[in-house]
Amino acid sequence: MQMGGQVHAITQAGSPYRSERNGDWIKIKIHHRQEFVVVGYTRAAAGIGSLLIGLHNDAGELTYAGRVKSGFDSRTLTELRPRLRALERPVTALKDSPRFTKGVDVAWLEPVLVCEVRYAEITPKGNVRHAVFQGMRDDKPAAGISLESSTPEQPPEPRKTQIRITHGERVIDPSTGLTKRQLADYYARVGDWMLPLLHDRPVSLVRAPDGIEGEQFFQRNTTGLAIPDIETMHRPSGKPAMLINTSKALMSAVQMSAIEIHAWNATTTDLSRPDRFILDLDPDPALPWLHMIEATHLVCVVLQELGLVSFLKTSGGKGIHIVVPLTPKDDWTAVKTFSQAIVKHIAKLIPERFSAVSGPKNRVGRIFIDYLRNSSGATTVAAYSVRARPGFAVSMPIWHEELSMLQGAHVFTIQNVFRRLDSLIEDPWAALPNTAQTITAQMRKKLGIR
DNA sequence: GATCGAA
DNA sequence: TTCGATCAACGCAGA
DNA sequence: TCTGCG
Ligand SMILES: [Mn+2]
Ligand SMILES: [Mn+2]
Repeated sequence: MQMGGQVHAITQAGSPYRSERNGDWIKIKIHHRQEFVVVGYTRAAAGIGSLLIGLHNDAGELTYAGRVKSGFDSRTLTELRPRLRALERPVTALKDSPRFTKGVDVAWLEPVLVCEVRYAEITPKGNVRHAVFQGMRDDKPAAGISLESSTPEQPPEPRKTQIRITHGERVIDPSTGLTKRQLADYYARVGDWMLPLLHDRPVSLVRAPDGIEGEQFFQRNTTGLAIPDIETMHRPSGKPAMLINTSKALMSAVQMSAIEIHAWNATTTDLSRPDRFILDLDPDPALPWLHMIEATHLVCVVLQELGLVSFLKTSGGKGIHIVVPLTPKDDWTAVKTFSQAIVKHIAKLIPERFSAVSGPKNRVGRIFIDYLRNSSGATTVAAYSVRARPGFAVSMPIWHEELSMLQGAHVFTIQNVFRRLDSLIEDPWAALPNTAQTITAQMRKKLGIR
């Protein structure tokens, strides 16, 4: 462990570090390395002139840390340009905007990308000097990036805190040209929304190593495979279940070519007692979207009349998912039976619109309300998960009030999702974790079950 | 995408 | 060291 | 019992 880091002699004439008086070469450390948040860039003829970087201070505020002008190869620049363009924003995310000399064309960015920079020193104002770009760090979260140490110089032991995304340039959705890198950027950025909903909930993955037009497969266990930071937990059956509790685990999943993430309706607190049930509205694909809106509304009214609060999300495909949070109490069988009773009730009420029986032939011209997602060990695509289909739509939580304006269940995609999330004043699901309700005898009575 | 045995 | 094969779920219901 | 489904 070389505490001072590597020491390099400056040997170029005209270097500001050369002592003119005695001819000695002044040795300085130019091997400080650390990660910075990319907060902007300057435009140049080539596209990118320099990167503007920032750090979080002790108060958690994002502060300017200078410009990085060298260390880029053309391949990196080519790769970076579309990523940066997609993240542009009108105003800086920095607490205090730095000033630039006239003529410098600055573009500000969402503070989500992380890069590693080598530099000689940090000035009293907090700006790096002689900064040299070392590479992007695609595993992120940018939120954790602050000055690593006042006595920098960790030997470049590759820190294993971040996941390397390989083949980032690979197009995994040919219909849009979206790449693995863009998928990784999406999951890195959506983590703040998604991870709380995944916490301690066993997950399954839909993986597609060759993109969505290649072979896809479903993964529920980690048997024989260690995915960094994805915990495994033994369920009642004795089989291992995967947990994604951190951004690192989420990025690991992406690196493992996961596109969709599906989750249980119970957490490890008690895997035998669901903490929610889901009514998955599956339409005949030919059904007009308006029918889905009306059907969702009607199911929610029935739930409300039973005394149950519900939350909505698009599936990212054709239908809507209605999520009913529960305080864990009943077991899987009881909850599934109850959810089936709701479905039977509705199908009996309006048989021309609903089916309580699975199988495509039973829903021609109708909507099957899939209660089977509420079996033990069953999973449903998670909120904010991408769907492994052309367009990369995501499953998006919405307000009940948005339903009637919604144009489809696939309208939110990784390409437009942050226009929504960044402008949302409140999380439509903010109240979900605080919703305390259970299935009561009275509800069962109304549905004619015991 | 990762692993492992064979070449 | 490189290369190719192999693997990566599973329970429920409907017929 | 076999098959489709998600
Ligand atoms: Mn569905
Ligand atoms: Mn379904």
